[in-house]
Amino acid sequence: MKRPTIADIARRAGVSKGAVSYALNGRPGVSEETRARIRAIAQEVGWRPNVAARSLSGARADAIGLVLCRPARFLGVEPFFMELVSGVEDELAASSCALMLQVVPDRQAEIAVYRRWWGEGRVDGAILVDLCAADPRVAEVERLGMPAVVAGHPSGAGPLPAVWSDEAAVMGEVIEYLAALGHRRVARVAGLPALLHTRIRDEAFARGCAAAGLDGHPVAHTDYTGEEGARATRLLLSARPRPTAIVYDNDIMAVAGLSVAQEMGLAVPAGLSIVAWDDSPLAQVVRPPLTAVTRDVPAYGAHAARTLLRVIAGERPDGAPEPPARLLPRGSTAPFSS
Amino acid sequence: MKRPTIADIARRAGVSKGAVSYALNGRPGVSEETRARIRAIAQEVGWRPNVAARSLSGARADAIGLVLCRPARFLGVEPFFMELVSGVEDELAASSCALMLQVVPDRQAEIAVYRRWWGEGRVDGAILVDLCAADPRVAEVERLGMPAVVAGHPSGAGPLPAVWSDEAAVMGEVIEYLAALGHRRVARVAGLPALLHTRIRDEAFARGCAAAGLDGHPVAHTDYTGEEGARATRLLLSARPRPTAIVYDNDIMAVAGLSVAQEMGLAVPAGLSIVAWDDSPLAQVVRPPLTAVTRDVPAYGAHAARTLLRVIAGERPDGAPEPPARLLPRGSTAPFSS
DNA sequence: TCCGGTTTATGAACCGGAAAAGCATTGTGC
DNA sequence: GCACAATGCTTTTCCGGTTCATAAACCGGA
Repeated sequence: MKRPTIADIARRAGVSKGAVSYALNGRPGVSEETRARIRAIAQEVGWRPNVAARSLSGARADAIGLVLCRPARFLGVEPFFMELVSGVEDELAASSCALMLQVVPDRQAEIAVYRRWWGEGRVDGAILVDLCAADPRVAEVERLGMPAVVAGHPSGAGPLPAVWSDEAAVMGEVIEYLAALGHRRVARVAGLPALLHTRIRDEAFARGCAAAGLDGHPVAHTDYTGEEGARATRLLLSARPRPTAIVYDNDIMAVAGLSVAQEMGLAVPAGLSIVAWDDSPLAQVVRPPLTAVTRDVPAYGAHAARTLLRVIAGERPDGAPEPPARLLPRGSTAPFSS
Repeated sequence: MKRPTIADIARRAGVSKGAVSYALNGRPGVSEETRARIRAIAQEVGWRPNVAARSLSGARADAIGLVLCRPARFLGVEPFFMELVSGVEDELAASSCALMLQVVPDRQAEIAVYRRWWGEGRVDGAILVDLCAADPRVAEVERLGMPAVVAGHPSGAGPLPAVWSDEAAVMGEVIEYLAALGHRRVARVAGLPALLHTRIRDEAFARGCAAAGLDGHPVAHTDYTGEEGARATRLLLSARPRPTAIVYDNDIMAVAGLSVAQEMGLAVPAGLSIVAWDDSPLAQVVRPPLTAVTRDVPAYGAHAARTLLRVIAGERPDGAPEPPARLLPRGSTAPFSS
């Protein structure tokens, strides 16, 4: 069962290959009559343009790349990436552009993937996630000349367009909320310190605490796993005076922290308030349901994809901020009375 | 910065395009001397074969496809898919074969993706997941002549090779374990009833309960979300006599069930035992940590990918079962004394 | 020196589609 | 009635590899 080609269609229609190409691409050069006839035949035989042939002449691969650089066991627990991917694809589907996904263990391997993809002409561009300070990937995609957008704060994106949401503002909102509830000692269990967005949240956290005149604001950095979240929580809650509220950088750590608190005899939210960053179904099924910072991750992915498609098309889109994340109070936060 | 081609290399080496092709592909037709010289030049200019050109003559796309057919909001919570994907890629990396990923809302869209991918020559084959009874996808890939393997039980795979793990056996093990702990009324919160593996687990569950001589064994079907898991649990625990143990089809529902039980004043495991199917970090961070059925999902994905590569290479591999999943007792199961 | 066989290299065709250039045929303006 | 343009289609070339047919160079043996 061979796949039909434009030559087959040309033969059946009694015209030349060129005419078929014009007809099927909606370009001038054939009469509407002929075009319709050719279209009908193409439809009938189930013709699809061969991407290899098309990209060989057109130089477009009709695919974009996304490399996730975290160990598999961390990836699985983060709904974030799957939601991001599904948003990206919603956007790509319209242009019948495909998504190449690759999971790599480290940054070096990620760069190697870009080199390979670009060298092989497999992708037209890429979305960069999880930027860290002075990220070598930005320089590398620039060197390659590969179109790319950063899904993250523009401060690390260099010349690349960025789509991001203003996390600093939301962090301020979270702290003001906790302060308004009467909390004086707020702690934070953060993610990987190398990641730029961790730093941005760190800074915003420090600034927010200072602005609200809070007493202490210890920050513990982790690798996003539940174990480290639990360990960090244990440490924070063992200190004296101990914090009365903790902000977690992801949901799994927040759940782990919730368990640790209950284990240590601290009721949530009566004795400890908990805020999770990035909402997920998980945050809603535990008791109490977790107050969370929520944002539309698929929309974020779609926005990044849209921007990348424009870069590939030769435009120079400005990066644009996403609608900001919102604080969604649930049952894990409550007023604190000493 | 144009990408170098074999013509560039040929010019620099003072040989023909053909010679370069032979040299770089390790095929006879050039002397070892010339081969080394050509290789050195290719290395120097950073040459990579253009996949489009290569697949245009070779007819291999050097990519395989994976379509996930669940709404995005369900996908995010299931670590399973991310782990599967990372396993698939481990295997593909060795053959420098790429993975095309697509998330679609329904089965019809999924079939359309296969048609498009195959018609466009984008992929050499696909891995099918989440089979249901009389799955139309099997017939469709057969019709297309597209190589494919099923990640799931062979009973639905028709002529396609399948890789699967024997879930029935583990289900038996789970029930025996609960029966040995003294449980007489075991319930089950299952996933989507249309999925073949849900049916297989349903049957194995019924058979196991009968074999162990258990009293009642109600099964509630859900859509895998925490909400439905919670609702099903509430219903099951409201019945009289109520079950003393519940087996959940995924971790998020198990966690939701745990919360519901505690909410209803039932201590876990003292008043209710809980078993989660498919282990994840999540199962370990809640209190008590959940007894779970665990399996090596990345290895499963790698196995499926390996099998698909062999099908693409023209072999007719038999499907082969995975090492079986194992029951991992943790804190959510305990003896029941009436 | 000639001959069959191997090694090494060349040139050209080919994959499937895009696009530029070429070429009749018809229509338009003056 | 003629120059000129638009239309509708064909021919040709190109993209970057692979591969086949061919041939030159070389080899040992007769």
